[in-house]
Amino acid sequence: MNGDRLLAILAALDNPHRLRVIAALASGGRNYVSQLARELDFSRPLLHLHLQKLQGAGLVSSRLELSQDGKALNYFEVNSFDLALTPAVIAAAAPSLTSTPTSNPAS
Amino acid sequence: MNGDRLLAILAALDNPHRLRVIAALASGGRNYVSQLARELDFSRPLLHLHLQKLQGAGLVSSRLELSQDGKALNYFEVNSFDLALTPAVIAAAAPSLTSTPTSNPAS
DNA sequence: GTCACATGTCAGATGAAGCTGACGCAAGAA
DNA sequence: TTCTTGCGTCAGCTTCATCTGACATGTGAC
Repeated sequence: MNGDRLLAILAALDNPHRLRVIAALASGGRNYVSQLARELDFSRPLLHLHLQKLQGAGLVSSRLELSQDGKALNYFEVNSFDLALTPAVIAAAAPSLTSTPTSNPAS
Repeated sequence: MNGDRLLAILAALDNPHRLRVIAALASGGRNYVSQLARELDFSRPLLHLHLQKLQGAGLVSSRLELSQDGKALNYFEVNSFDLALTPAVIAAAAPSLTSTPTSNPAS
C-alpha cells in the first residue's frame, strides 16, 4: 500500500458527513446527488464537495444517467474496499509518503 | 464499533506526521519524546501535540521512566490495533455518530 | 414563456488544525 | 553557578477544510 494513497483514504474518511454518505450508499444502494442531499439533509453544493473527495480517494464512483423524463441524474455508489488498519500496515506505507504538512513536495 | 471512536481513530491517522510517528514506534520500538523528535526531525512541541492526539485515540501509550542519570524520560509505544475498514463497518458505525461538523451536539 | 428539478462551479466567510518560539520547571555534570 | 538535557504548556500566526448563497446550464411539463 502506497503511503500517499493510504493518507488520501484516511483524509476522505476523516469527516462525519462523509462517513454518513458512505453508510447511506452502502445501506440504501446507489443514489443521485439531489436525492441524497435531501435524505441526509445537507446542501447540494456541500454534498457535491464531499462526494468529490470520496471519489478522489476511489471510495465511490459515479455514473451519469438519464431518467425517463429526460433529466440527467448523477448516480453514486460505494466501491467495495477492505483496508486492514494496523501498525504494520502503516509502518510499511509510511516510507513512501511524499507529503509533509509544512513543506509541500511540489514546492 | 462506535461511530465517534471510529472517527477519532481516523482523525488521528489523517496526518503524514502522525503516520510517521506510528511507523517509527512500530519499527524502532519504544522511544522518548525528545529523541523521537530528533530522529523524525520536527520540533518537540509539535511532536508532543501529535503524540497527544494519537494517545487520545488510544493508538499509543506513554510511560514515564527515570534514566540512569536521573532524567525523566517519557517513553511512548504503539498499542496493537487492527481495524478493518470496509463499507459495512462504516455503515454499522455511522448511526452512532453524534458529531456534526456544523452543529456540535454539546452546543 | 415559465416553472420545477436536475447538473456543476465559484467567491467569500468561518472555524479548526498545524506550527513556532518562547516560557517555566527539574536534575545531573562540569 | 552555569550548562545541558529532559519534561510540559501557552499565545499567536498561518494555512487549510468546511460551508453557504449565489450563479450559469440543460430538459421536460404546464
